[in-house]
Amino acid sequence: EERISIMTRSVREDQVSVASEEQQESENKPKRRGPKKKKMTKARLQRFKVRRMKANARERNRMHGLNDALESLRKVVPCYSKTQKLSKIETLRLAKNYIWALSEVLRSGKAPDLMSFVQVLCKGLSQPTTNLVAGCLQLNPRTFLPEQTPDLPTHLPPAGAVAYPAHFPFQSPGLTAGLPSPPYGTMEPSHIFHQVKGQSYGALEPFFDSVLLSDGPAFDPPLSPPLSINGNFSSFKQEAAAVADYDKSFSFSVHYGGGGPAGHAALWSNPRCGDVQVEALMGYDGQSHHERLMNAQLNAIFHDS
DNA sequence: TAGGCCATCTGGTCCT
DNA sequence: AGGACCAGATGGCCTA
Repeated sequence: EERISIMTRSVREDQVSVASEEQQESENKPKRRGPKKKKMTKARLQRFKVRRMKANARERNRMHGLNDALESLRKVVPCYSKTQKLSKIETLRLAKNYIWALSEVLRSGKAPDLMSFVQVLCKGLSQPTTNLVAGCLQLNPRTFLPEQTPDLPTHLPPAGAVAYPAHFPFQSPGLTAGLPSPPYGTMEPSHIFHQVKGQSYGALEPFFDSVLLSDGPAFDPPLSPPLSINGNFSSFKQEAAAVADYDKSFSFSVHYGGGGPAGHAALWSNPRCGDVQVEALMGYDGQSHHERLMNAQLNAIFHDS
């Protein structure tokens, strides 16, 4: 009903605008270029209104489809809450970071430490979203946010510079306030790492303990975990391992704003994991079709478009 | 009250 | 001609 009223109102406004246009035409003004506008007869006006209403309906449907797609994206990024929805822009940013982070896990073949992972996830996100992600992980943002510096670039740093997870383009005293109030969203542990039965998480154990065993704030139950423990991520990892076996020098190109072969970025910089270098390899011959395809896809992601 | 986010309308452009 | 897509404008709602 609300939509219909909006539509009727807009049509009424249409009539007003058309009427004023006719008025304009009747006045002595410099001749307009382009095709001469036909006079709005009653029939033409009616057709115009119908066409406009149909176009509006199509546009509404189109936007609803877009929103539906965004909603399904919300459900597969790490932090999903029915009660505290991520905004559109934050959803896209988080999704981009998440893809980046998972790609990096695939590439390095080892689990990053939690802090680095969360830092990558939160890069470029607003403070409330960062808090939400922290809430999902039951972390205090203070514990993983590096020292804030204003006016940092929002794009990736140039070749040779340390990239993720060094920069957060916002600064807020609110970070010192700790977590937002419940309800938080959910972070499936399987969103982050492939769990092998009986495997020790090492340094990550406290994280899994806190997520899996906590009786802290009430979380929304997970809806549809995108990466089940034995699911997609597992097969991705196996595939990556197979490719790595095929050629130990396998890697993908990462270009930070014109970075050449010398360009690289230190990732997962952590004493426990050591630094993983992302090498920028140009024109690598001997790649299989699969590898070239994968490189292309990864490059598309890392170009930070 | 300002600012962020959102839905909707609208006209322009491109494509079929 | 009509549909898809896009970006600008506008107004409503919510929160700090």
